[in-house]
Amino acid sequence: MGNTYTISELAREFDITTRTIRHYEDESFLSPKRDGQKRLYAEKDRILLKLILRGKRLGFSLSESRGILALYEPRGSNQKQLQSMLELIKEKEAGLERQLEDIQTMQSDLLEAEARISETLSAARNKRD
Amino acid sequence: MGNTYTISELAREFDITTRTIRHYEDESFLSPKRDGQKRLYAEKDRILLKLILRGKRLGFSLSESRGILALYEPRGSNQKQLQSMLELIKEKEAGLERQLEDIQTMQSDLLEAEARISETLSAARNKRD
DNA sequence: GTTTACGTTTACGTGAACGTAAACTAGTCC
DNA sequence: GGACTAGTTTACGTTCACGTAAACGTAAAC
Repeated sequence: MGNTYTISELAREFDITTRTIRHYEDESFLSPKRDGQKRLYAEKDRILLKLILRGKRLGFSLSESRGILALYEPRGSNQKQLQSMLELIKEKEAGLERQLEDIQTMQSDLLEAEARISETLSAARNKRD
Repeated sequence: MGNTYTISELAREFDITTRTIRHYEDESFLSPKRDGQKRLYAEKDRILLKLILRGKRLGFSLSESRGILALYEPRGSNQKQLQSMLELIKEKEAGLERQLEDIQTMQSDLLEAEARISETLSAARNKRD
């Protein structure tokens, strides 16, 4: 299970460029081992990448994702830090709830639009016949 | 119901800057009437603004939102255009489905994180006592 | 033995979405 | 009538998230 990946393997898997992956390393999201001078990514790098891209799909900036990722490791933080982590979680949860609502309304909007367009199309067909 | 709004009223309502609203006009999302040289926004401008901001919260770029907004008006398009609108709708629906999944996994991730942190906190409290 | 494939570093460039400053106008309050 | 307050245009600046080009290293393939 000590899977490793080259940079282009990951790029292919997630449909991104190698530049993007290196950029995430510049931003210190990833820290791959090296084989000579070539980067060697471990499974945990792959998972991190996945999480970053999931954040991207939800419209999160890299620094937002950084904040969220920090929540996933129970760092030897003190009381105050832990408390503010909990608050951050609350905020993020609220944001996600809002996104859920946004998505639902947009979904029904799209269904409406679909109906109207389909109608216009079939009306045009009837006219043609 | 011929409600009108000044630029700063809208800015306040949606918690954005007037610059942002003017930017959307530059990008021809909005086209407010004028009272002298002052912009006067109608209800439809307000709704458009709302839709743009909803798109933003979901991580859509302005040009993506432009494409979606185009679907809301059954423009006197021809067969081909209507067909490609339907395809675009399918794409967007698929994207939203994916976002839904992303949100759900992230929500449960956050719940896990919350649990771990809370545990760490109460462990610290027990130690203190 | 050189071409091809894949990798590297360094560094300037770019598009999107506004921020920000300057210089101005027009009505309102006291 | 001077000072606010809210609005305007013009235009350069900024941040983010990479794109892109140059110049080079390494190993397999032909």
